[in-house]
Amino acid sequence: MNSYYRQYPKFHVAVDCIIFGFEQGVLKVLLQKRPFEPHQGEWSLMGGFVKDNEDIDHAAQRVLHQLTGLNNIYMRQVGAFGTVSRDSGSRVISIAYFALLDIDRVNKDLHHEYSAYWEDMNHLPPLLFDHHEMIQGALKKLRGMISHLPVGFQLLPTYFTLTQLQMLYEAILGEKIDKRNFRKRVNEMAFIEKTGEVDRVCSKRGAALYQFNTSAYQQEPFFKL
Amino acid sequence: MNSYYRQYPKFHVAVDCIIFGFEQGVLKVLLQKRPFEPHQGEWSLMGGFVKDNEDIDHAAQRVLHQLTGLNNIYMRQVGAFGTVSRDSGSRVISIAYFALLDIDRVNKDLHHEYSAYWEDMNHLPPLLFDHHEMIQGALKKLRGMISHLPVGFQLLPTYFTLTQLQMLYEAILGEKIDKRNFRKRVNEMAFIEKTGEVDRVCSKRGAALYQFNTSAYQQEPFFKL
DNA sequence: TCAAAAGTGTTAAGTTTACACCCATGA
DNA sequence: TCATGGGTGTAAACTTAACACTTTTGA
Repeated sequence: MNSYYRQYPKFHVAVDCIIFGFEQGVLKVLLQKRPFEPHQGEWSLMGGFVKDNEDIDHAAQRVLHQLTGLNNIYMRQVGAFGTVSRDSGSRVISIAYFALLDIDRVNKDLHHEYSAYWEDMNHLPPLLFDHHEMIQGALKKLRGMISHLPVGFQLLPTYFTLTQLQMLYEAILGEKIDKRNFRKRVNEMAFIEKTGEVDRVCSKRGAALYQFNTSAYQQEPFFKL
Repeated sequence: MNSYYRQYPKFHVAVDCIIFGFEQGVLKVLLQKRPFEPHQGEWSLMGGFVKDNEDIDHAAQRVLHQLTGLNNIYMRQVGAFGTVSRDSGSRVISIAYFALLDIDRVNKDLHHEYSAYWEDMNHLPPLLFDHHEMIQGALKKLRGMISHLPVGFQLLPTYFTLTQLQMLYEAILGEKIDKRNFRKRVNEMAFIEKTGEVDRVCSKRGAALYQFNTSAYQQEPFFKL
């Protein structure tokens, strides 16, 4: 190591993951009962310490993989949380990441191993340390993105109905959207394709299934919802 | 320290400051010639290591204070940069912050001590490590904020003309704004007050001086430029 | 037959954009 | 007197918001 650096202190650095899912019209977060002391058994985000020779982004992907078995999940950094006493166990600087994934892709057994449960964003239990603040930061960032970038699709299955898509936007933005205006705007987006398939699970009449077309999105990489 | 934590590695954690200023219609960043090895003499952001018993936000304020002598400056976190080899001296995880300040408040001697110079954002020299990426991240965040939050005022003196304000917005957003439309919108903002004073330095005719009214802003805490 | 969700257009209101000339002053 | 930057209003284009009924089908 460079000698100038040596005089300075070192810190534990962790990542904490805000894992968003969407189910039955409700935005959810995967929380766990903390498996070690201090505060064992309290609700917390899934986290882990950064390793030597590991990029911090990779650490976040690793923690997410451990819990869900999934790779290549859409994750973005929320920011670093580093007040002195945020973690009562020791000084830990933690970098929060949020992940968006299709809740149905998560193996239920895997996350039961970790005592992890999907909790409704609108009814969160009290959380460890500054984890609530991390979740609010993640939600704020997600809200800022959702109307301009096609990130919502990460939370839905490959095929989805327009009603599902609208409920997702409503859940994230926390406000009702006019159905006709919403569909009008979605119709103008070339990267949302009607598939010809029909879903009869959620509705008697049957709803057209759509999919997100990544390559069509490359053509017009921004939109306004 | 908690025993569970002990098994995990620790890291140097630094803060790097993107210090924005505004002068002669141009957005500038305060850069320094790095004063220690490795890469001594290369252009870099002003940074420093986080100390024990110091919040990371405080570390950023401290570094800024060292360089400028100023306290209570508007700073926001850009994010954590933590690839393994980002710093060739050692593994360092760095948290970037941007600061907005009135360039005229900076004591020229203080920052000459640190070989620090205001550089035009549009003509940046090659920079150390990932510092260019940090600056782009800061600019992106600033652009996202400027049209909804009154942060621009941080970059101007207490009294400013509408032409100055417009040039500031143009410099940050990187696009021309129509003068009449701009003034129309500014006029609708109750928290930008005409002072009655006139500036005769920049124009022969004299331009009305305005000021930002913090308490009027509390009434309507968002706007659309 | 009825409850539940899907699907579909138009109009009014509001917002945004484009645009050109006169004014006051110091050099 | 002229060059420089300060200051001002309107109309057209566009975007957004509000709004209600018909369709299909499984229970």
